[in-house]
Amino acid sequence: MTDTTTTEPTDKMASPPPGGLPKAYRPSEVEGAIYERWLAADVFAPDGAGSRPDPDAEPFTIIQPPPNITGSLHLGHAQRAAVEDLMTRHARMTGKAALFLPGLDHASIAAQFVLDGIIARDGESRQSLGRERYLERMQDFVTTTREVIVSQERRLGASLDWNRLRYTMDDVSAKAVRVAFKTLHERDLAYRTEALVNWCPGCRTSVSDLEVVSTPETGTLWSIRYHRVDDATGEPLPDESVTVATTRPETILGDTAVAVHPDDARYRALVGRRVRIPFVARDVPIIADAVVDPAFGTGAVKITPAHDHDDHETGKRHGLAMPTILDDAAVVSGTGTAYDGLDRYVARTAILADLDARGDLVGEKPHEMVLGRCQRSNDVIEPRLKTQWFVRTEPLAAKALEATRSGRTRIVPDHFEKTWEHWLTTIRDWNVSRQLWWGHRIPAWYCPDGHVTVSAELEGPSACEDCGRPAAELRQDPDIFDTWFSSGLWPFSTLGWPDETDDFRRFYPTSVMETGYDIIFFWVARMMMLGIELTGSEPFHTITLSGLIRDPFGKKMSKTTGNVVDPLAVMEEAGADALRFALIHGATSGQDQRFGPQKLELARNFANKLWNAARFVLGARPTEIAVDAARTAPAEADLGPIERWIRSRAAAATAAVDRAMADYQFGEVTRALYDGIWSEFCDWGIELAKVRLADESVPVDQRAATWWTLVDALDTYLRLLHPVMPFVTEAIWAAIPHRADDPDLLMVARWPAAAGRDERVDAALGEVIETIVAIRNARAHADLPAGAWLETHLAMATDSRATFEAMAPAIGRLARARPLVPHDRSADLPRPDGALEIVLPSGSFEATVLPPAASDDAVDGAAGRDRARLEKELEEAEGHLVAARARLANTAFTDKAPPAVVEGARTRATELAEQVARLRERLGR
RNA sequence: GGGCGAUUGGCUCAGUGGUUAGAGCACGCGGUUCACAUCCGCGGGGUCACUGGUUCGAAUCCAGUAUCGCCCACCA
Repeated sequence: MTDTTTTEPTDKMASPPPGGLPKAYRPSEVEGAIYERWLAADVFAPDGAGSRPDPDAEPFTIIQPPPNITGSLHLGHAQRAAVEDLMTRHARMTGKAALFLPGLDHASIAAQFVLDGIIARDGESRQSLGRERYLERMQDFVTTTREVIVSQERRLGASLDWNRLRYTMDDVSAKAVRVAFKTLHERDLAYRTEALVNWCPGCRTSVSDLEVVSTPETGTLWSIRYHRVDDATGEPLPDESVTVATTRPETILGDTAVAVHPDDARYRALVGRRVRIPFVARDVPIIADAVVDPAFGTGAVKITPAHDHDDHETGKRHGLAMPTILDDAAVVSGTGTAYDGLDRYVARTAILADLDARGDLVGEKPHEMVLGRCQRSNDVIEPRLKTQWFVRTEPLAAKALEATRSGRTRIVPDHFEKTWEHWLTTIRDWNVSRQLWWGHRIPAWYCPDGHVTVSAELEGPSACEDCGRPAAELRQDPDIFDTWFSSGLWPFSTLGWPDETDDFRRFYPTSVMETGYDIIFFWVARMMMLGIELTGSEPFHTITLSGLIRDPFGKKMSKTTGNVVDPLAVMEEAGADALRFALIHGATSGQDQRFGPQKLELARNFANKLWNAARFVLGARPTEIAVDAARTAPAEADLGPIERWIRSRAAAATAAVDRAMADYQFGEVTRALYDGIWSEFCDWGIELAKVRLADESVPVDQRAATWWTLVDALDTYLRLLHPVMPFVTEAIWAAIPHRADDPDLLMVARWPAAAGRDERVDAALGEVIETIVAIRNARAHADLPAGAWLETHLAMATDSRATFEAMAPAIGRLARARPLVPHDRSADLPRPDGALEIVLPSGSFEATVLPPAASDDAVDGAAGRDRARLEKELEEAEGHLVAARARLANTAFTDKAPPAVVEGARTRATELAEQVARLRERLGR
């Protein structure tokens, strides 16, 4: 579907001729070449050749949350980019040295999960390839995805400084990881110990607490009889037993005790005796521990210290043995029973059957419980005893908490501070070891004597730190770091830390961390903890958290549900500008938003509206002004109320946008611009100006002033909108006259000052607009032909006379009132039969519209309909008047409310009373 | 079990104490005015979830209730 009449080569689109824009707004053509122009002008970097930060400008830094290198971008990424780019472009235009630093995350476990799926299609697996070939395969994979991601971000218009592109697996990050870990180790904030970790049998690695998803499920609670053994003979006593309750019978094989509550009279005599664990022929003690809830199950608990968190703690308190019974794949092993080699759930079934056969399975009932599942693979997490590296979080969390409590770091919206507080105050040590291949290898070396050497050197230590054994005899830890460990260093590793680089000195601490609230713990908290500890300062002064993008039904977008939206497809259809606007417009910070075609359509229509408004302004240039005329400020004396109003409203929009930007209320930014540009500038500013521009009787200088006023306002709106819709604003801006000190590109032009606000002219024009709307309303209600020019009489207060004189042609045109006859007093208005009566609350204007010739069938009944309208208006006005008077009659109100409010209420009541009186009079009451 | 958020017109959402609660979409009526039908004009439509409280005044603040959503949580 191509329209050959309006299509022009794209190279011309990028730089349209002065005074003209292509007729049709085609986003993909407009956007096509502009990014290249920006790149060529070198304006993305704060120190780029085309950048123009103020000489003494403070830096403004946003480090991009690095997308996972596992695939293409989704709408969430587009939202990240839109919001961050909005802030960056705004900062750049306000003269700051703005750095928006791009990056990619190697996404260790997520990437392996994806790659495992890909190679599985070729019948391969991690094990079949081996570590080296697997990592080569990974390199191929990420090389492809990297290009896809970068090109998508460019398509979105993100003004990222590509020269500073970083990657969590590059050399600088690798060094930062080593140095960070060594530093933590030296400060005793990283330690290695055997502990119960969350093991995912599917991923074959441990995962952090955050990666375990609590899932409510209905399981079974089995009651199992353990037989006592005779203290003297060591033989089981067939008639004496203790019944325990468990949801995981297979862990019987790892039991090393049975626990009861110390105060439980039922079992008091048994404490200290022993029972025999079935199948493994192990006799274990009955111990007393307050952790046991006597009311749950049988009041006796089997203790499996190597496979359960509670039991592990109990085991430590009582010095119990901790036999491991499951291997990496969650297969029973090393128990010396027939169950060795069986999967945990197969073993469970077999054990239950065998217990039943022995008569020791004494009960089972359904049980509501919470299972931990792997965030990545959804496998049931198995607690296992492993020797791993941990980061001591308590001292780090204390500093992070202090930063937000003191206000040095602010969270927007602030209610997330409660979540932040809760998590950081109950945090447990962070297991950073992963038994994966794709990631940063832990820089710890072990010598045969068991010494540990942590080294920050690329080639590792030259010898064991403790005993001096040479490097050749040392063995490096095979594990890698949790992917979030390198992400946690991101705000400073990207700037060159641990080296004192120029960038680090200049841009750290960064300004704003913008990301989705779903990774506040995974990422934001860890950046804060590690950043403060390692660099001595908070990594950013503000954290802004966005909500999630959902589908039109409020469902989370996911590949399995099939409701994901491809940003590229959206941009192809509606443009990057529209996508950005829609994502920002629909959002309140921290709140999820639904995304659907309507929001996109709204945004695309808005871009189209702006495009056409610009086309009008450019085409409306008075012939007296040369096409390439330099931008001149119109003389004050040549400005009428219309021009002053246009200027004032642009200033009001600027102030509103400034306010919203300062509060990180980006949805409010787009709202102010949508209303300002569409409802004010287009609907009224341009429509009112049209009349002046087309009026040959208006002096040339004044017509020129009108046009320059439109250009000024358009210029202001383009600047204000640029951070949200960079492409279309840049394209239009290229076509309008510039000021002498303007750069070639809007992107590096200066942010407008909110100057020219005039509240008196706002009020005066407000009344004129109200009058025009009222006349239109009356005509529409009376079913008069919309296009008919009707004789209209207007009465006005004396002080409105000057405004009227200046605006009569505009009022006439917009209200289709011709001739338009002024009167001093309402009483002078002619009121023939069938005249439409216009009564306004403000009282500045009052009007009658004379009907067309009575013989016209089309207006038959118009008078009656007009009367009905007035009746309704009267009813409403009376209702308001009663309320207003009641309010004023209340002395509590007049005594306590602020004087301005009381005064406003009085004015309101007076106006209402006058309106009611006039309406009554018109209705003949 | 603890915490957080939401509840405003048919739909999606703004609006954190002050006149008459707004927008877009949808809906109804009317429009070929030379920027735009991706448009223009006019209109209908809401006791702001509920109960109580604070206040001269509450969609807005407080307490409670209900419903929905999310986060956190090692009772077998």
